[in-house]
Amino acid sequence: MAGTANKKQSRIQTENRSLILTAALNVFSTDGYRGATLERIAERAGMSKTNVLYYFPSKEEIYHTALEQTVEGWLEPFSEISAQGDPVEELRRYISLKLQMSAEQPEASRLFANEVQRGAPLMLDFLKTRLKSLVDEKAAVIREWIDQGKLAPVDPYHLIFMIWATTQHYADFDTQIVAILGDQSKQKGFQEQTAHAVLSIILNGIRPR
Amino acid sequence: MAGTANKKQSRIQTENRSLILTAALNVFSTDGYRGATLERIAERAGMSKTNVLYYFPSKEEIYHTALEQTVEGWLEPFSEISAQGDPVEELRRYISLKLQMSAEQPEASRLFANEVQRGAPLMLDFLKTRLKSLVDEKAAVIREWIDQGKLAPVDPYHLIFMIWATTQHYADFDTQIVAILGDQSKQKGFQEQTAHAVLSIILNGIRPR
DNA sequence: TAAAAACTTGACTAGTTGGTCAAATTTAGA
DNA sequence: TCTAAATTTGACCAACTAGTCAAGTTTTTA
Repeated sequence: MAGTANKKQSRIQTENRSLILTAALNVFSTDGYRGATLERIAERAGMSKTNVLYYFPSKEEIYHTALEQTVEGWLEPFSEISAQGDPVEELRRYISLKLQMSAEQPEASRLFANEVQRGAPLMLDFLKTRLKSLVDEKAAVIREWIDQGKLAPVDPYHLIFMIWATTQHYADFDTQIVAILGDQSKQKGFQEQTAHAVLSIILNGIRPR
Repeated sequence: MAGTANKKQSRIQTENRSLILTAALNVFSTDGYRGATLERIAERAGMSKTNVLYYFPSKEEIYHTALEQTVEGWLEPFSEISAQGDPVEELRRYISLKLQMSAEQPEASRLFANEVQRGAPLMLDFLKTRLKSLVDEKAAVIREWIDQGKLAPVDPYHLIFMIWATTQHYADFDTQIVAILGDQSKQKGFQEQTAHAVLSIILNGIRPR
């Protein structure tokens, strides 16, 4: 009955699947797919390994589900960039939101990074279809803003890559940033300071002159 | 005699250790430390697993050596940013070089990214000491440029993080970029186009107004 | 040319890992 | 309250993994 799409999940199922996915996110984002073990996921979920396999048929299925959840939460903010909006405000809002997601869900970011760095075997289809078509759509929006003189003439794709790179860096390379900045990176206001710097450089970088 | 610091390495040792480290870079950058196996490294190096262990005492030692080589090649370009130079030219040169390194050595970049994403257990000391002191030094240089009105007032640390994030993104997220851009990313001139866009946005972003 | 040293590898070991099984316990529903 | 269904887990299995060993081969040195 576990995982059956049409049967309503029980209270225990809902609770335990969530525990397992949270644990899986932590273990997979640190050790990668091959390096993670069912035993580590089980320990972190606070149940036996056999119990984990009662709720998910395989290690790969756990990984796949964790990855899917990550990605679903990522498309929406990007898809909300509107051609009807003010370019600088639209991009400011998106960059701010991405930085906030990096601060709040660093493991999700690292899970994604890990998957892409190993060649994205479980996501290639998604990257080539849903993500690509959304990027193409938003690149067209940015190009139109450039054509109207609202933004400086830059390649829209590289602008999008830079926004992703910079914002996700605060999640993916968290360990390095903390090592360099020390306690400063843990203090109140660091996130705002980060946002201010990132927004300033990127938005000034694309402001028409 | 393998790995002894004071004994001169033989021709066969030099050759095979290099083969092993090249293979290791490929396997570790894809599968991570835990996910990689000695068998995979051996296969890619074109020798038996037992022979790999003849040249390196352990899997961890291979990983450590591969990582060390990566990092040594990274400090030098950064350390060459000169307080006596023109700010825009100094940063332009550094960014261009980093993009070139991403294009030429994507596996080294992914190895580093992987290590940091798993908490950098083998590099924390390096990050907190050598890297931090170099970053502090260059941040001071950038701050002086800002004080002299040569650069817009941005936080030097976040500027450095943005440069790293953006340039390393082309190596670390290579798979995603190729999925989105398709053949365009493999064409002649893509690297120049990338450099043009990245330099334009960042350098315009920090140009004094 | 011969011997010592270095190099190479298949077989092996002990521990690990993904997944299965049967049985005990708990929960839900009648 | 009782029974059926769901949940839980220790023991187990087959395959995998890091590393060892002994023996054969190749290279180096005298």
